[in-house]
Amino acid sequence: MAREALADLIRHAATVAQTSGLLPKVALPEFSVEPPSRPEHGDYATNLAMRLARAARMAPNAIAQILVSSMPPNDMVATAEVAGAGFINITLKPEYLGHRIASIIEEAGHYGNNNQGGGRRIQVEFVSANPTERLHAASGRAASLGAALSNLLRASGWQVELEYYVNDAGSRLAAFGQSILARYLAARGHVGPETEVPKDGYHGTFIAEYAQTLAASVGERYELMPMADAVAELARNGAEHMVALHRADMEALGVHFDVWFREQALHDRNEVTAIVDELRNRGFVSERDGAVWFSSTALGDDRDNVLIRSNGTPGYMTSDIAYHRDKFVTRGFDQVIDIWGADHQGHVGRMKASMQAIGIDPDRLTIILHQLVVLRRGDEIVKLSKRTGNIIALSDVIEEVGKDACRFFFLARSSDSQMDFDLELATREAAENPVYYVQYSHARTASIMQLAEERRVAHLTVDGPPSYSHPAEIALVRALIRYPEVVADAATNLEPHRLTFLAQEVASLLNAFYRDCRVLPSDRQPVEDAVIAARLTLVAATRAVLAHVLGLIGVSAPERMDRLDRPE
RNA sequence: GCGCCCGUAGCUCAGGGGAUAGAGCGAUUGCCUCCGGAGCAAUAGGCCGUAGGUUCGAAUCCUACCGGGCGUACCA
Repeated sequence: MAREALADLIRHAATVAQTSGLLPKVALPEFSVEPPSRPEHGDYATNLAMRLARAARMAPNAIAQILVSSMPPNDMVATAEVAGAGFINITLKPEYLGHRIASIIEEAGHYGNNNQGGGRRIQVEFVSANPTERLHAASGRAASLGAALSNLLRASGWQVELEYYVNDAGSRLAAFGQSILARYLAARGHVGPETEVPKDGYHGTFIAEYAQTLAASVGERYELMPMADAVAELARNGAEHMVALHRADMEALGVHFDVWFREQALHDRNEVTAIVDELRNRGFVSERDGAVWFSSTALGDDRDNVLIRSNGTPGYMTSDIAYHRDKFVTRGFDQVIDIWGADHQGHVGRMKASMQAIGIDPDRLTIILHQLVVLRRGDEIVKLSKRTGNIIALSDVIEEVGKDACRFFFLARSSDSQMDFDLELATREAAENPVYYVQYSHARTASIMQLAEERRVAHLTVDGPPSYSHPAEIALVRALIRYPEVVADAATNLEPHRLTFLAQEVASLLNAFYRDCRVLPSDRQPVEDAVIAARLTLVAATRAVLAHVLGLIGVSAPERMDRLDRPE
């Protein structure tokens, strides 16, 4: 990456200056090499001189001057100028830029990748909604975030597995089974209390529909069964039905999980009781009020957490600890990322404490909290009532807005920001979402290259690297060269939303270039062969970058798009 | 009360120690005989919630306060 190469050069210059006595021999501080805020300041700028000023007891400008004159000869830097309060503004050599752009095409498909991960194994677990109701719109955020993050990490040299955790055990499932049974009995013509969905049950219309079809297909089966057995079987089958729907929703969003992990599997293998024993052996278990507790306060958590309730059933956290032990110990992931909604924030400290308690470095577990999605229709807030139905289903949103716009929209904000999702605007978003702007730009590059083939100018060759001098060319070239740095930073910070902004920027620069710089000759505008070749190279490189970034986001990169005829 | 996130243009949001704070949408105005107008260019629109502090430098870090969201269960 250009940035890292420049940082090396600057460090080298500092060492040279220190050896020759121009600068005092103090330790080099951290410093930045970044695109300057204003393009006329060059390709990159560094603040090293300012950072060094205090320790060196010299004026930043003087240090900067020394660094510039100490810079070793190299193939990259055309000019390095001291500016402002002590910045060094660096402009790269045109030949270097040309070579880099040409190499993007050779690396197409993997240009933008890096090897931060070094082949280490990482698991990304996300969505993991209870199999007791349809996925609601907000799950689209976790899905888009998790899928893009996974792509980003894979592009950064990690070996990535995507996982969906299915809570198919526990007390919620019992309430689910009871809810189905009540609807089923009603569908079978019963009246009376047995047809009433329990207060903490599920009231969604899909359960009534499911029970309706069940009543027709299995007849009296569950009327004849002991109630406890009926509830258990209905819960199990209902959950499977729901998981299949979740899977279909994810597929509709283009999100594919490697593993659908069942909580029940942990119970079947006695790992849930085993984890209580392990915690007890390590001295993190106490008993009071007839229940068994995880002494997480001993590890800095704000309260203890129940492992076995006084009625003898395990608490929700118990299987979660066993589950995470399975990730690290049984399956041996180096790192694990969980993506949770902000309403689970209280669970973070507990989960980390539990890993520490069983001897797993809690830093191997990263929990990303995304803020919640506020659904609205215009000014009216659509209440997200968790267990009383009439939730906006994710499948409805995908159908209305489209998969690509959904993925892009949910990723267009930082996970730290609460997100407004206006259903009234959803259709309008479908037409005005910036995703189409980016896709259109990709289609435009494809179209230009197609036309170049037809006009037999696609393979013009010229000696030496392509040369770019027009401001619109330079701006685009810079963005493409910085692309791998954006990918690397997004991966380091686990912030895939940066990609959506980068994609829009590249698309915008391409369109400005397209307007100002003729690529192919026309009757009225001849273009020299060398310029055609250079510009086609730039178009192809842009296409490679747009295709790559859209791939990371999880949005298709179409060769062509149907023209929208705008009414006057 | 305590904990986490947020407060930046009319709206939705980027930027999270560095030079003159940005984008999309919305508003106004130009630009299609020529590579795709789902485009381009320009204009208007900001005490970066408030008040202190740290720093050569603060939208960015710290403290307090104000406002919004979410947690704070033997629910998950």
